[in-house]
Amino acid sequence: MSDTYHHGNLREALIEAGIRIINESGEEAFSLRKVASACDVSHAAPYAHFKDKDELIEAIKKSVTEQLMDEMEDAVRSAANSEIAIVGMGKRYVSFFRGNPDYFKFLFGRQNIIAHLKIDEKTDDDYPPCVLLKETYIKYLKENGIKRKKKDQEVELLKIWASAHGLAAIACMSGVIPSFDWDEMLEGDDLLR
Amino acid sequence: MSDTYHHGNLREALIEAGIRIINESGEEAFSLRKVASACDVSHAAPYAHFKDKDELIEAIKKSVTEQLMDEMEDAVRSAANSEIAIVGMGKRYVSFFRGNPDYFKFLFGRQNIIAHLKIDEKTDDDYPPCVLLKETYIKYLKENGIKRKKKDQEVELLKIWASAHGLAAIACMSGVIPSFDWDEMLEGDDLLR
DNA sequence: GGATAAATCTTGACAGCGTAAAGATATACT
DNA sequence: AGTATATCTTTACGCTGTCAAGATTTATCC
Repeated sequence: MSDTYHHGNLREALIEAGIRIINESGEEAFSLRKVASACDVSHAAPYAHFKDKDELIEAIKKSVTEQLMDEMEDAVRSAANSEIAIVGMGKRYVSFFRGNPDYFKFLFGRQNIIAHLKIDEKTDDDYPPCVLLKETYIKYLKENGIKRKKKDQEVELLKIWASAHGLAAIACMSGVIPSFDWDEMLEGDDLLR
Repeated sequence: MSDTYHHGNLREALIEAGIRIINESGEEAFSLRKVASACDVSHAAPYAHFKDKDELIEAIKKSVTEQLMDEMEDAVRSAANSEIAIVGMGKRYVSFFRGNPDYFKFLFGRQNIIAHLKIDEKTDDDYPPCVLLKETYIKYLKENGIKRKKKDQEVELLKIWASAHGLAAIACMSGVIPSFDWDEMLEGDDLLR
């Protein structure tokens, strides 16, 4: 038994197995014991790497958020200017979750949006997609020589984010409007304007 | 024991006790056995009224949604015209959930938004707040002699709803932006325009 | 009104869950 | 080499949702 007693990379394996389970069967099927057994490890082994179930879940959330950020950053990169970038980010945000509705439920169901950030005074500025949106928005104001009061900026940002996040919520959590052509809408100019 | 063997109104009592538990301790503290014992009834008694835990939860969601609808309808009643009514509904929607963040988490966490509606082909039209919004919106178009293509109407409605729902989500699920003055915003003209 | 059916509630049991404690085994350090 | 530390297993506990069998009350029907 000198071969497999130590897994070697159990922490990452648990995160990956957890994501797989959530993807295939939803979060209600997720349990510490199942994740452990999916890694061929006893049911208490995870406690060497995570202090409890919540800590594993937060690690998974962090990993999923990073996937989302990869797409958002790609949307910004491929935009001709920062205005297009903002609209593109919104569309990418919605389509990412439309492609992975279980991820939306997992990230925003029950628990705090930004619970996986270890920060005392949490703000929406700590939710990575918001940080990127804010940066791009400020760049947009500069690029076009627009001056705005700080409060108006905040309201504007909140509106943009609320639209994108609300659309994602509707698409992922409700019985999607059958007559609604999301794909066309996400291609056209309609959204977030 | 001929006095208390039958509870008399256990179904409603279970729903009320469930709401109380969720309100006081959040949904993670909710369990069938606790609800049962809060009603001074054995742990299996609920099965005479609900086929499983989910069915009780859906009944509670229905009850909470009715509370929300009471507020929305009041917002419409007290509006001078249908345009004001639409903005008022959005504000009331956001402030209802800001006053009851646990309700938002409970209604929209994990489970389907409209899961408590027993309809085969679910659409967002079955989410009562949306029905009211749609009615008011159509009234608004008529009142002002505005003609729109059906698809444009759908997009417009979706935007309004997404804004309200997204704002509620941000307010209830994230570590609220500390510098943000929601009350002022909900009083002013900014929102949903 | 008394028998029978149905609804409601209790009791007991089961597997699965998260977690803690104690012990086994591998790795790291000195 | 020997000791400490990290990692993993085993065992145990209380809590959970659910089911089955039985008790008790209410409703129905003649």
